[in-house]
Amino acid sequence: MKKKKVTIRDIAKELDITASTVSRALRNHPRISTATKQAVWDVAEKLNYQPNSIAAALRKGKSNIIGAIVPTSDRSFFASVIRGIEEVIRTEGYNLIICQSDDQYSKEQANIEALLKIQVDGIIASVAKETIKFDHFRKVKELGVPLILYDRVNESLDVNAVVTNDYLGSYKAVTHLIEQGCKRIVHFAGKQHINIYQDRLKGYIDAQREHGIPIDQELIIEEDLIYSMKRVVELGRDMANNLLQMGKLPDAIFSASDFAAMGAMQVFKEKGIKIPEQVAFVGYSNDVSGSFIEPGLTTVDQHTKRMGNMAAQLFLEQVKTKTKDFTPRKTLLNPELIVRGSSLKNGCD
Amino acid sequence: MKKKKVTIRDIAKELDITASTVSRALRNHPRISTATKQAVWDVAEKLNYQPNSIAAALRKGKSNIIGAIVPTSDRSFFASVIRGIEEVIRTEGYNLIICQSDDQYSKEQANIEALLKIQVDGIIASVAKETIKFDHFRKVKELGVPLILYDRVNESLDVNAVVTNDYLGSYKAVTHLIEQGCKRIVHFAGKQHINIYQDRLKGYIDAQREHGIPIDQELIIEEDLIYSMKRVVELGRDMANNLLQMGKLPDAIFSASDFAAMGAMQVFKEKGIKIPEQVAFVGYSNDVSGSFIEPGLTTVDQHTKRMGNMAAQLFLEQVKTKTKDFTPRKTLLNPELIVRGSSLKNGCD
DNA sequence: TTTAATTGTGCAAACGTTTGTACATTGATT
DNA sequence: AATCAATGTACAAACGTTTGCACAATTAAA
Repeated sequence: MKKKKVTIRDIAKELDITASTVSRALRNHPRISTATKQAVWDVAEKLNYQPNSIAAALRKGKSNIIGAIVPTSDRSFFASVIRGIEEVIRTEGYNLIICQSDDQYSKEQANIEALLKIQVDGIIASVAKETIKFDHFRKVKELGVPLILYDRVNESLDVNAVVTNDYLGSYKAVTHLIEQGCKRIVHFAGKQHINIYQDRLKGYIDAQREHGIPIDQELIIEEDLIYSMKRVVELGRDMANNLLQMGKLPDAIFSASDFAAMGAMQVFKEKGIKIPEQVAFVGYSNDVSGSFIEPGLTTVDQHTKRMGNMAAQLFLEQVKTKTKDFTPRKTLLNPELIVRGSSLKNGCD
Repeated sequence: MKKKKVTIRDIAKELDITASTVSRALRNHPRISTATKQAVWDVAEKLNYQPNSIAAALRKGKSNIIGAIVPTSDRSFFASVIRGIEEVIRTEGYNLIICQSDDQYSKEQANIEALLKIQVDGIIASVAKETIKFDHFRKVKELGVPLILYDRVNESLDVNAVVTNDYLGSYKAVTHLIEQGCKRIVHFAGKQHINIYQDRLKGYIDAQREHGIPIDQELIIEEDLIYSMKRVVELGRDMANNLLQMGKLPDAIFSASDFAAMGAMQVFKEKGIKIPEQVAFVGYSNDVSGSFIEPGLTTVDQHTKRMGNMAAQLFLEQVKTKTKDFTPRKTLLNPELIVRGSSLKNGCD
């Protein structure tokens, strides 16, 4: 049952030529006559030849595999990025290995080790929330393995990166709330050592400044928003309960996480607080769940698939330009505000 | 910047021994003296030696990579299975390549080709909805590459498989509805050429039979439930609207898909129909979204992560027993009914 | 003390490609 | 007719491991 593998040599033997000629013929080398090429192709077909990419990888020193590191694969955000990456690299003959860091520094390190060990041709990663040291990433760079960061990046690493313009997304979201007449907007902020949450906070602040709304530090609630869905929903509930305790309700909540927003909405609804009439909501990330709840959650879409596309593109570019005059750049994707019921104070539309 | 790779030979040179000894020392071969081993390990450490797994793969004829095919990665179901697979194979030094078939026959074929080309040591797959020919899977078997199927399987292929007992899940769900006093239960069924939907239908029928409820073919609505979330939600809405048109409302809906259930719920809620009082709902798959809506969607959890675990385990077993006396088996996982508000007619609890 | 088993290493051939260099043939240019 | 470029192919050395076999040195058994 186990068939003997047919190699390039078998083809050579059949045609009474050398393996090298066969190799070149298969790869369409210009110095091989078309006659020979045709013959080789025919025999290859006949024998059902399958090139051994491992051998090729060994010889060429490249594996045609690229590694992707996601903090967690069960968020639609990352699933979508992955899909975007695959879309473009497959067309170039690359394969993708996906690793999850579970947002842990140690696993992230381990992932990188594993990927380097199997000689990936590049690594596309989003950094784990725990990570504050970046030596493992630097090692990748030093080994000459292309490294592309997406979404959660670190500026000190001088590498290609693609992120969404979270400042703008946040700015749009808050401006929208202001336009709906909100004046007391609470912000569920994420931990500020992570770039995206910093930017979201900045956008929140600037949007209000520009509309003459003074910033009240009391309204900014910083929490670790990176946990399992369930836990972040819980967190949202807790924050909502705290707000209720404090008495003075805000007229809007802009959450840096969809799940925290949904948790808070649950609590408010249970207490009979009208959404959006009394409190309007905007989340962040456009997780699908937001479209199922009632009212639908207004949120910021980050064009995640395109993000994956771009990351892959950056990788391909980097590979092509070799180490030559390659200078890292950061691609900024503009996010889009998705308006649903949760923020429409002025009636529908 | 680009450091020269340090090989087994460099270590050998340093210690004035041969590469073969180093190789054996590294792999802890019994015939190598502990002194030598220690020395080799030290030097390896010192030189920061990274084994070249490609070379090893070439020599040994195995890549330590296993391929997983999922119909689509952006369903929490599959994300979770993948996670389960990884959990176990990583500990054995394997890496995972994930491919998406997008539920298309042609892509599934292409995925398999790609995986075979890079010489994966095994393939773990769930078959695409389009697939009705299985030659590509047979080819895998014939090449001696271990093949494990999960969830969506095909009986004619004689391979290791792990599925959930969909019959039981469905049976539990419908029994639960009957216990809640439902007598006219509509079933949103999936296409019957797919094993899981067949089983769910059978469970639906048997549960009622055993409780003396006659089966009304009118209540069984067969639809293709495998599409993007959005589209299936739409489908659910359509089916709900049709039910409304027909006049006579059922007192429960058991949907083979969470999303279809949620779509239908939306419509009913919009029409002011009380859930679960007038119509109770049970979905299938325990997609996270179901916990966010109101009332929460009662559903069937399939222990997806464990499913991944099992699939991986089957793979490992199969590799170990070699082609010897290995005889394929099917593992059946018992699903669990998750009761939420959408089905509790008898008040809470 | 001879013989046999055990222990520790070395040799060299794989694994299946790719690729630099060399060689022969052909056709074109002087 | 001599020179040169272009064309088509072969040779052989990589790539970094692993592994069967051989062989020496040591230890145990007789």
